[in-house]
Order: sequence, then structure tokens, then C-alpha cells
Amino acid sequence: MLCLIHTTPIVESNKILDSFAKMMQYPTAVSLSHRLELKGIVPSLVTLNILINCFCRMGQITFGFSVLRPKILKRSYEPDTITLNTLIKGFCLKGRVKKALTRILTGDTRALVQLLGKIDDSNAVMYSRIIDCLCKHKLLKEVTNFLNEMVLKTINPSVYTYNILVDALCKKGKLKEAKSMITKNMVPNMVTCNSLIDCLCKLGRISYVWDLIHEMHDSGKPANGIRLDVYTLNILLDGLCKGKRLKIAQGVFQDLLVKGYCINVYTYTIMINGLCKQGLLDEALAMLSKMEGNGCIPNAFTFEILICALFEKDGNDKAEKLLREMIARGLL
DNA sequence: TTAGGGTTAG
Repeated sequence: MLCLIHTTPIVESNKILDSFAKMMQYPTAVSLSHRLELKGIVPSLVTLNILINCFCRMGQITFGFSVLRPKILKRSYEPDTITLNTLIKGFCLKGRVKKALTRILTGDTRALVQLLGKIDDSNAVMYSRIIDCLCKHKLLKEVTNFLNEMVLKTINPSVYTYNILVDALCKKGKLKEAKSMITKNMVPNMVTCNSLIDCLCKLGRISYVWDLIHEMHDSGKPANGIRLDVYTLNILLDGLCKGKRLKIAQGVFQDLLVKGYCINVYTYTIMINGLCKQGLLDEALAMLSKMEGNGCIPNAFTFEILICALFEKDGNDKAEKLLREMIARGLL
């Protein structure tokens, strides 16, 4: 009650708008904000940031900018880190960072980059998000530029930033360079180890993987929080399957089931893929039944792998049956 | 706590 006495109409309106946004009812939040404005409730920067977030979540980054220019700047509000972070997320969601940062700067993209230069209190989250997008678009030169910019602004890269870089290097098979990222300034965590394990598996260096996994497992729960998780197990199983070590993968998988480890739809799908690649389609179909029996629901990816394998092996009837099953489950 | 936060697996 006391809270209600001390709040203002705009704060109450923002709470309602944010509730709709949290429930992913973005169009409702947008139309409500228009109606509130028509009723004379002047939007605050918080209102406009919520609106930008709604547009970005709907993939309508241009409308996000239409809030920035005529509403934020014309009201002489100062866009803050939340405004910018939200817009950057919108760009990353739309996959437009590549276009934004390859000197094809037009309209919205130009406005975003200009804004980046103006904001003094930009942070590691912002830069990490951009660096991640750049890595995924293989724009490594721009990554270096952004890292240099972080240094100039005395923003310390976090473990998230380093993990993005480690993973990008690992995915290119550059294990040595990835390891060189781990310095006294960077305390690796299990995400770092998972990226390294994935790389080691893909390079066929399984014995090193076992050493690293034993090191993680034996360390229990040390201060840096490194321990085996479902990501590690899935990366390992996938690496074994793809490295022609299906029997070992099956043994590890069975062991995980017996010991009651937490496994998920990825784990089963990896095993199904491994079995399919070896032409063991009956075993793969049995695995599908097993996962459902264990309460793990297959997704579109799981079905896709099985259906492709069945079509390739002339199992058209079974493939069509699974296709119908997919449709019935609303996965197509 | 009226708004935004980043990394790893099929």
C-alpha cells in the first residue's frame, strides 16, 4: 500500500508494460504504450527502453530505432547503456552485426555505431555480445579492433569474453592459440574446458581429452567451479561417435544411464546420430523408444536425423511413419 | 524490484 502511495503513474505504467514484455506479449505492450501516451502519460526513458526491447524481440529493429530518434533524442533524454545494450541485442538477434560493422553503414546501422562511440560507460557485456557476433560471422579482424577498443576504454574482458574467443579459435582447430588465451588474467571455467574438449575430440586427440576430463572430475567442485556437466558429456560422446569410437561411446552412455547422470535430448540425439552413421538403424530406432521411455521428448532435430538415415537406407515406410509422427507432434 | 547482460553440445 505504501508503495502505491509513493509511485507515480508513469512508474505504474512501466511496471504493467514490463509485465507484458516479460510474458512475451510484445504487441500488447506496444499498443498499450501508445494508448497511455494518447491519455497524456508522458513516456520516460524506462518506458522507451521497454518499447525498444519489445521491438527488438519481435525482430523489428527499425521500429526500435524509430523509438530512439523521434522519442528519445527529441525529448532530450540521454540514451543509456540499457538502450544501447538492447539495440545491440536486437542487431545480434537479426544477424545484422556483420552488415553493421563492415562499413556498409546506412540508416540504422550508422546510428548504432555512432551511438557506440558516444556512450562512455559501455561495458564488457556489450563488447562480449558484439565480439560473439563477429566471431560467428568470422570477422576476426574486427574482433581485434573491438578488443583494442576495450583496452583503450579500460574495460576488462571477462571470462565470457575469453570463452567466446577460446571457442572461436577451437572451432577453427587452433588449439594452441585457444590455450594461449588462458593467462593469469583469465581463470578458465567449465565452459572453457568444454570448448577445449570439443576441439581435442575433433582433432582426434582423445587421450588428452580423458586426461582433461579426469582432471575436471577429480577436482570435484573447486573454487573456479570446474566440474563435469551435461555439455561436457555430450561433447565427449559426439567426439567419440564422430571419431569412429562408437563402441566406447555406447559404453560411456550406458554407464551414464546406470549411474543416473543428468542427460538430455542432445545426449540421445548424439547417440542416435552415431548409430545412424554406422548404419545401425534398428538400434537407432530402439534408442528413440528408449529416450521416450525415459521421459526425454525427441525434437525436430532427432526426427530429422532418423528420417534422413531411413530414406538413405531405403527404409521409406519407416521414414514416412516417422514423418507423420513429426507432423502429428507439431514438429513440422 | 519501473528497463538491458554476454560463453560451451546434436
